[in-house]
Amino acid sequence: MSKIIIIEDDIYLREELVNTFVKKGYSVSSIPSFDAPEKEILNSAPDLAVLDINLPGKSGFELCKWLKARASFPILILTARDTLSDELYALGLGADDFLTKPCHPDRLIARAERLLQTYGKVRNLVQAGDLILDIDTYKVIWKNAHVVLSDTEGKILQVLLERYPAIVSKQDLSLVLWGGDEYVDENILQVNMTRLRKSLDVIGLRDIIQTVRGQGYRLEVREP
Amino acid sequence: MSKIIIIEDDIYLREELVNTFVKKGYSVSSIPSFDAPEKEILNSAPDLAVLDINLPGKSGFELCKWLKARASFPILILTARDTLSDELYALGLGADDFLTKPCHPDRLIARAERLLQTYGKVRNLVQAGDLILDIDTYKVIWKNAHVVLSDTEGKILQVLLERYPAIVSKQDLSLVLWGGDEYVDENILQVNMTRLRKSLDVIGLRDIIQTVRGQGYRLEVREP
DNA sequence: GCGATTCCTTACACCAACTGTAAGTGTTAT
DNA sequence: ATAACACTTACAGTTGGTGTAAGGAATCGC
Repeated sequence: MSKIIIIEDDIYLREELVNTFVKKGYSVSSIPSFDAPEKEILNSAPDLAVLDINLPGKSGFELCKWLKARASFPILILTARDTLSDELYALGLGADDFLTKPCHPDRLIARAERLLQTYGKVRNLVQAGDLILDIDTYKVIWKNAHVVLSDTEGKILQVLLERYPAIVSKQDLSLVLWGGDEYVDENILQVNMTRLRKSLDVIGLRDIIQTVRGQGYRLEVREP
Repeated sequence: MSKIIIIEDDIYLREELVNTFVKKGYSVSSIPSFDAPEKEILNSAPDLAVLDINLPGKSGFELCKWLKARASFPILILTARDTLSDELYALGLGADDFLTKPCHPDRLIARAERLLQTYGKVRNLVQAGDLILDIDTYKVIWKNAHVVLSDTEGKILQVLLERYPAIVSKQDLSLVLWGGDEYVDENILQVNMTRLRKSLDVIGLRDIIQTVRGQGYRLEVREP
């Protein structure tokens, strides 16, 4: 069953929300502390996040924007702030739905399930900013264009996307691509990097892969 | 720019909605008569449909269900019926969002744009019921499983999906697959049909392609 | 029931795309 | 200027996809 994470600081409401979804059979988690919510959320790898706006530390808006630039699960905003401008702002940041408290549990469930269903169709997507990669087929989507990569090229891009925006060392890439034990010539990685760059160039993604001399490679995606 | 279709029988409200979207630069159409709305909607091949519930003839609910089983664009329900049960019913039918009249134009636009964005990510999907095909990569998604088809197999399934639920003749399939002019042995079609069936069987889609003796093939998809 | 038609399946060989190897060229830092 | 690092191109082996061919199974009409 799908995995849902609740990001809500009011402990009573949090428990209530957890219960609502647990009753429906979902696997639900929530975060107890708000020191580094981003990490906890990404680590739990949810299928859906239910996000409050008024949080200690980083606001829900900031969190939403941050997550949307990196993760590929839907985000449902649930907040007591019921102004139109809040809603417009949230949707503009990429939030997938916006509900105001108090919210009938049935409505929340229905909206959440709608999102899970929609995103279920496009499972196995990795994204960073506007760039999307289907890891089953290695189809890359950007703006209005797309291209299907070969196996090796796709795997490289996948690793870069998963660790975005960090630098990935050549060694790490070789490890993932050709298994760990033996020494692998790094030339083959460079060859495939050239091929990948050429493929991405076709849809206008020139210079998206940066070389960091002596350290490795990293993606440079312009934020939405 | 994206194409939006408005299905609304009140002529004044319809014009207002059209204007709202036109001002934003969208290509907007609406249907003047409600004799055969399904056909008109499908023919216009929109990127988004804005749908009223209370319509002459078929209700918006029925229309939503019918479209969702066949088309792959999002549907936004916009109605004066503001009960929770209406909303739950609409979402259950597969509607992508549910707004109540009167609705602030900015909210409508924001919600519509969110749907366009979400579905834009998964462009080039053909679907019938629960079955989805990505026509760029020929990835088939059904329930929780997926499989990537080869080129020929994918094209066959695409044709069957596009004409679903009609029967497609062997000749038509040959025409689409191997071009029109010359005579083509139908054996190669049968060979590929076997291969396609075997591929689909892997994800549990046994017997989804029916043979209609003397006429051709058709899909048999159980409705959601 | 029996032949004829239609449809299905398997085996095989050709071809194109992907991949890694090798060698040479370009770039950057000291 | 030189060494280290990074990039590019050409080539050949392998693999997966495709069509051909031939024979087997199911269905229809009599």
